[in-house]
Amino acid sequence: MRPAPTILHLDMDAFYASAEQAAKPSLRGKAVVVGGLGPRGVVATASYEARRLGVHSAMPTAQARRLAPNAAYLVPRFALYRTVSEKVMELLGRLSPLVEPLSLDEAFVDLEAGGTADDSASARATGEGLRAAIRAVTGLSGSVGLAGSKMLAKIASEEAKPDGLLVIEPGTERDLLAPMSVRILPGVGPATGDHLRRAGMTTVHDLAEAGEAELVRLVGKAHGHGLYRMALGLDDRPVVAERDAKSVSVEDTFDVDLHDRVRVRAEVERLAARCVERLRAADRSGRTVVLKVRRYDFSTLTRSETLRGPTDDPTVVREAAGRLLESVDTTGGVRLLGVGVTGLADYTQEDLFAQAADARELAQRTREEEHRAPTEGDEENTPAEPGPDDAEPLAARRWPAGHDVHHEEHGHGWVQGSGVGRVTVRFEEPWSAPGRVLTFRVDDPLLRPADPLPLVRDAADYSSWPASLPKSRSGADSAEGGESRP
DNA sequence: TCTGGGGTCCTGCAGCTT
DNA sequence: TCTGAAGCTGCAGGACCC
Repeated sequence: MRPAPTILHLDMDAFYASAEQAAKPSLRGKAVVVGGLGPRGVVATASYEARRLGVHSAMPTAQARRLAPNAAYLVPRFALYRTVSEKVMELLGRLSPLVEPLSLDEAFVDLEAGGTADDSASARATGEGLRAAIRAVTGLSGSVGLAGSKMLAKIASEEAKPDGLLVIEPGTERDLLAPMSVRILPGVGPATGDHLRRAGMTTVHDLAEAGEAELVRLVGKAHGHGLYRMALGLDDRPVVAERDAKSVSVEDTFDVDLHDRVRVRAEVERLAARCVERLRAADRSGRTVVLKVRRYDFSTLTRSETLRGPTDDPTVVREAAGRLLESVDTTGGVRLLGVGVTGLADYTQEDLFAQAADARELAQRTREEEHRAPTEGDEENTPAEPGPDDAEPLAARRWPAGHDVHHEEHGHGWVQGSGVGRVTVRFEEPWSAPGRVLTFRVDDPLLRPADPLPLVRDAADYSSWPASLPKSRSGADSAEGGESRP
């Protein structure tokens, strides 16, 4: 634990939904839900207006629609969020060389390493300056937590939400944590929370009282040890700037369960190809291929195979995934398939030909063994009747809700909805007044998809921030004249 | 009533080697 | 030559996070 609260945690408020509200003036102050819009979609982010109606992250979208029937439902636009995120991360990088991004909307910053704060007062000033800079540059709000450790900084930003800042002063940690729910601690989810509750522990104070041995007995060695330390407010994990990915995977949930074994196999091959594309884009290769299958009853199983050496060869990955699929019973239906690669390396096995040959030999052996002991899966490779799951995706996907469009006569807008051959567009820009709504045929030649516009027009110049800011000035003061949000 | 996608880490077990 | 322990690796599943 540090003597000064110089670890900063930034958490953008309802990030995806706020970005959509900033991009679409007609949605400001309204309930906005961003997530999967299909029959099996879930909510990624809900605006604070939607949260007041009971909508929250990870809730099935169908349930959200019942709670908030009048909210705007939009599919995520990661390109936009990435652009905004890069601007935010760039600002963080000006505070310290030690920035640890956790996701597009969250990061830790070690202010001490950057020399931008060395005590409570300077840390608070830096945090406020950061919040002002983010608002000026992106038009969005973020909450900041400052403490002597990552865990506490994160708890502080959570408590500061929305659009706030909280400093946890060294020495006050244990008292602050004691009455809080065990669920506040990182790593305590629904299952562990339930487990602890059944053992009579609901608050952080209860955990500290229980002692390390009892926690280890309840939740295992690593987890128990960590949990006890966190309950005492102890966390010495450093802020780590660079972290290599350890796996790459892609997965798809199908609107309707797949029953046709041939179709399942084709989907696995498609996913394997996508996975390798991602792997290659990252300039990596991997040694272990993992197949994930979620069945009709939501039971999930994984099968993996470790190759002789790392590969980024689509054929090798596809064949491995295919072999793994052969060991899985898919009768009853499949709702999700995934293909992943772990054991990542920066080089590939040179002897790819031999590796592919090995793989084929193994496949042959597997087939021979199956012929010797035919138990189930006899129907394999027998094309099933084409079911509803074999239908093409809806044509409406050409105009996803919320995506930007441009019309040659009416200008820039976004898709409010589409169906039965029509697409409804609202014409407005981030800095305009709420715009009017017009409907077109989906094949209107004057209408085309467009790139997102920046959320802030003529954003303030923060290229010399924070050096230009006197340390003693508050963030609000320093943002003077930099606010350009309409 | 229905549960996404992309990750990380931990645990327990089995098989192999020393 | 046999046996058991220890350590490592591979594999599967579960929990968690955003």
